[in-house]
Order: sequence, then structure tokens, then C-alpha cells
Amino acid sequence: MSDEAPPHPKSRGAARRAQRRGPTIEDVADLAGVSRGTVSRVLNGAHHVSPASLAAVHQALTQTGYVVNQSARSLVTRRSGTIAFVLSEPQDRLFEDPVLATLLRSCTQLLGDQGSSLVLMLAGTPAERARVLTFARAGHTDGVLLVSTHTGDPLAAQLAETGIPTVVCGREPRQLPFVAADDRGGARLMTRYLMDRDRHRIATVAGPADTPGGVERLAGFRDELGDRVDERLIENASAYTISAGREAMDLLLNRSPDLDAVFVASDLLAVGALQALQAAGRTVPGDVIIGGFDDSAIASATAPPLTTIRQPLPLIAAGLVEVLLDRIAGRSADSRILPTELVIRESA
Amino acid sequence: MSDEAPPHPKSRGAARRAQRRGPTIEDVADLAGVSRGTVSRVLNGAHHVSPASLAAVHQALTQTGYVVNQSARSLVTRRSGTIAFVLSEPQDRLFEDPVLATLLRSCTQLLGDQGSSLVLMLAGTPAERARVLTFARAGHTDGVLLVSTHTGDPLAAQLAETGIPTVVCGREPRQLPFVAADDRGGARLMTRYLMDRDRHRIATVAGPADTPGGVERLAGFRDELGDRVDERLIENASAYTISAGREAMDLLLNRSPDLDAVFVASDLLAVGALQALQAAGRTVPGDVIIGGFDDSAIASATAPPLTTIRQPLPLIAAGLVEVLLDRIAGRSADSRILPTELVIRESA
DNA sequence: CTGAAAGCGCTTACAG
DNA sequence: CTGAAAGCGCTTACAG
Repeated sequence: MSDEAPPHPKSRGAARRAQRRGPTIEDVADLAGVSRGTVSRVLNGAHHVSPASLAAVHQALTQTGYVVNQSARSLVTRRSGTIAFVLSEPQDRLFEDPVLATLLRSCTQLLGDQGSSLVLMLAGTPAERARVLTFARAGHTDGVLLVSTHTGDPLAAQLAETGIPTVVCGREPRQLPFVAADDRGGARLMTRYLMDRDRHRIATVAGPADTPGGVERLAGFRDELGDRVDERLIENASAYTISAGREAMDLLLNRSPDLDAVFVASDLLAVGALQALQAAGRTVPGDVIIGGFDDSAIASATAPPLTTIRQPLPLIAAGLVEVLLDRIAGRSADSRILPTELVIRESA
Repeated sequence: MSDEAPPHPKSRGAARRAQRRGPTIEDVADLAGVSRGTVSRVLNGAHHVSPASLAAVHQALTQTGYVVNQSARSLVTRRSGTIAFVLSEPQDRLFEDPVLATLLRSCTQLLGDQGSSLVLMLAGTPAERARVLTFARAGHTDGVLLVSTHTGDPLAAQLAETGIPTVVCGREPRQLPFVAADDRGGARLMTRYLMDRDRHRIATVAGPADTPGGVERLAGFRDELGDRVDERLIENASAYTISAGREAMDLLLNRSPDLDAVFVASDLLAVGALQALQAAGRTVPGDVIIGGFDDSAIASATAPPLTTIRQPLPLIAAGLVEVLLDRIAGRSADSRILPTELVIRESA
């Protein structure tokens, strides 16, 4: 007749323990002598909890070695605690560029410090892109950090459509917020520096024309040179690699043997350009001075070490994470363009 | 009197839809005219389902655009669908080494193809290591891929204790299964090749003494040279970096100006060694021949391109993933040591 | 401040 | 082959 008797008042905990699972919130509650709700409250901010309960719960928490079951929590909160770091690039040279690696490391660290985890996803093929979209739609991720160096990446538009908080690394012409270095300003800085060294045949190995960074840096080069730019002193590299840098420099050298300075759009490219120059018998910085871009680890490892433009990678990573977290929290957050800096070493 | 009437027979779906959530298994079941259980069965293998139901469910699945809620699934299956890729390294040069980046990329891809996702975790500090352990204990991950280049990494032991499936990349003296390249054999291959070029003052820039790879490669060098090894022709680099390679080579050159060949324990180190050699006025491969290890992207980008030992990175990644997946599935899986290969270019 | 209860979306014996 | 039901571990109004 008593219809409120629960089936097995105490058997849940016992059964669970028998299966050798970790302690649950209920175990903690039992030990602390409070309800599940109270334990949950201290776990999530500890507001509206009496000092006595708080102490008891903390005690029980450490005593049991409790660790939250994220699946259960996510199921109700609809927050995964996970951020997707998406590399939208043809696979091959995904990491050949140390800039990407550094960015990935910084973001992982920042996110970790803040309690989220980073899942890495590749999105170089249509199938992979579909996977990213499904993943995002399924709520596996609270937001995405899209690293896309190519203009017109289809994923950006698709991600924008899903409505899931997204921030892109590098200039993004679409509706998505982005964080980027001031590529154009940096290029001006370097070009101006080269001009000030009293060089008059200043060439540039520009980045690939389908990358926002490549376009911006070339624009900065043109800005500074004004009507002194000679189109024969401009060569786009086919990719951001050492060999592409070498090839572009060889072309430039053939076309304009009298060049006496060159601004190269990335350090990796500059390594190749340097090799081409030296192979052609030019001394650096005697015959030709050369400036790179990025200030990646390799810049100080070449002979001579590269004068370059420092990208504020730590700031970029921090900006990316901040903007994304703001968006996730429903706060508005604007795109950011971060200042670059000239680093003078020996190549120019 | 009828005590089996459920409270709100149909209201769940309606409420849910009002909140603009994605379709659930229940929506699919309703549409297909079957029960939740049946939909779940087709989602998980489709055994014991009639062709008719199967068709109806598939139909409903695509029609609704259903995508599984992984949190809910994980809560019951206790499988997260996630693998942690843990980099147990001091932070600084985490990615300076292209080998790590390549490995990470391959593992991400392999895991993705197979339906799991990879969460990247750094474990260079005690706090980070604690985070990894908590993460693993909380069941956020089904297994861990530990990339640890230093001997005596405390994390390996701790991970072994937790009992969570783990496989380490690189030789691991402890109880954990590992996958590694045959460093020792590779070193022998290169040393033998150098000897066969009729060189008699063969030096080596070895890796740091606290890394299994460094130790193994040096052992291979000694194996092959036998009693012809001259201790003055051996120098350990302080790290796997370009500048460390340069420093070690300088030391060697000072000590033994007559050296005519050098086996360098990594390509990155070899880049530095090459610079040091050339800065000292030695021609390569004229005066000195030099062999690297790894066959990373930079090996073909130097001038002259590096003769080196190829690490079977794709195989290593595949092995890592296979062994881990086997372990997770409860199957036994042995450690693997994969063969290396000599790649002849121009430096030797 | 705090307990009881509902509910998140799924899987999996259990019967049939 | 298939439904009904229990249960995974947690959070969050809802009352008090």
C-alpha cells in the first residue's frame, strides 16, 4: 500500500563498488552526510552552501579521491569541456611550418590551464571536413579554433553556418572572428629597414598568392616601396617550404642578378633563399641582405642568423583562446590584429 | 487504479524540440515506427534487426540527420571514444623536432579514420602530469599514447599503475608496451656505410645521454666500429636542436681536426653540424662526409642534402595505434621494433 | 542553505 | 527479432 518505497534504497552504491568503478557523487554525499545536490553545488562554485557542509564535502572529496564523470556532466550541461583545434590544410606539410606547431602547443597549454581539453582534427580533405562538422554538430566540442592558411577555405563558411562558436587564426574575410598578426605592418617594417640600409634593388620572395598572409605581406612590401617597386623583383613561392624558397630565389637571381636585398615572406622560405644565394656565390649580408618573417626557431639557427619579423605567437594563441572562450560564454569578442616586431640579427 | 500509466507519454520529444536540440534516438524511433532499443541496435552493429526495421531506421536516420550524443553513450558504455596523445617533454622545444609533429599528424589521422578522436596533452611539468593522470582516471580517455623521449619519465610508471591502456613511443624499459624504430640497427647501418666510404676518422655527434634514442644510436655506432672507436671522436649533444649540433661539432673539430666523417644522431643536429663544418672551412662531402638520422623534411633541404637513416614514421604511428587499440579491446599486443633504412643523398 | 526528484540521451539485459 | 524498463552519474529548478 505504501507506494513511495523506492525499489532498492541502498543497493546502487554497493553494486557499483562491486564493479570496481570510481567513487561517484553519491559516495561522496554519503560520506559527507549531505545530499547529492549539495555535493554538486560545491563542485560547481560552492555558492549557497554552508561552511559546515562545505568542509564536510571537501573532506569527503579528498578522502574518496572523487573525480567527476565528464560524460554525465556533459549530458546535462551540454558542455563538453572540449575545444577542437582544426588544421584546415592539405596534409603534407601540416607541421613542416614551426609556426603551426608553436601555436598548437600554446593553445593546448592555455586551454589545459583553464580546464578544457584540446582535440586535434585534420581537415585537409572533404571527408575530414565532414567529420569536423559532424563532430561539432554532435556537441562534442564547445567551440573550434580554425587554423586555415588558405583563402576561401570552405570549412570556415560551413562552420559559421552551424552556429558553433568559432574563431579563426589568420585573417578571415567572412563573418567569423579572427586573430592574426599584423602581416602587412610587419612587412612594411622589414621593407623600410632594408631600404634604410641603403639598398636599392630590393626583391621579395612572397608567400603563395592564395594565402592571406602571403597577400598581406606582399601588400606591405608594395606599400613601403611605393612607385619604386619593380615587378621583376617579385616572385611568389609555391608553398611555405625551404625548397620553394630556394626555387623562387633562383628565379629572382636569374631575372635580376643585380638585386642587393630581399624580403622573404617566411623564415622557412628564407632558409631556402639563403641557400640559393650562397650557392650562387653571393655573400650574405655582404652582397645581398635578407630579411625573413616569423622569427621561428630556425631563424636563429641559420648561418648567418636571420634578421626577421617576430610574430607575437604567444599573444596570438592567447587571443585565440580568449576570443573563443568569450564567444562560448556568450560574450561578444572582436577580432584582433596583433603587432609585430623587427628582430635584427646578422643577415641584414 | 491502472498503475502502469507513464506520467507524460509523448511530452518529452515535444519539449526537447522546443528547445532546439538536435534529433535524438527517440525522434528517429518515432519516425521509423520502432522502439528506441531497435534504433540503438542498428546504430551499434545492426545485428538482430529485421531487414524491414533496418531499412526504416536507416531512412529515419538520414531524414532526421541524427547524430549520436557521445556523452550519453559514454555514460553507459564507459568508453569515451577518445585517445590522449601525451607529450612528456619539457615544453620548450616540443615541436622543434619535426619527427614529433609528423607522428602527431599520422596518429590523428589514423585515429580519426577509425572513429576516435585525439586529445593532445602536454606533460612537461608535475602539474601537467597530474592533469594527465586525473584525466585518465576520470575515464575521459580510453587509452594513452605516451611520447616520451627521456629516460626515466615518471609518467610512464604512474600511467602503468592506473591500469589504463597505454603504449609508449620509443623504447620503454618498464612494463609498458612500446613501439620504436630500430635505432641501434639504423646507427649500425649508417656507421657501416661511412666505413665503407673508406673513412677512418669517423666521429659521432650522439644524442643526449638521457634519451633512449640517443643511447641506442650511440650503441649502434660502437657496435659497428668495434675496437676502432676513439672516445675523442664522440660527443653528446645537449639536446636535439640545430644549435646543439653546431656546438657539439665545434667541440669535435677542435679536439680532432683530422676527422673525415661524422654520424649525427638526428637530422636537426646534423643541420647544425653541417653549419659548423662549413664555417670551419671544411667541404662536405669532400673533406668530411656526414650522415644524419630521421629523414625528416629538413634532410633533403640542406646543402648538400643529407644522407640519413629513415625512421619508418608511418609504420610507427600505425603500430602505436594498433597496439593501443588492441590493448583497449582487451587483446594482447606486443611491443614492436621497426626497421630503418639508409637513404643516400649527397652529404655522404 | 538543502533535499527530493526529474531529466539529460543512450545501451543493454530481460522477456517474450 | 523487438519492446519496456532500468540505469549510467550528474545538474538544476523546485520547494521548503
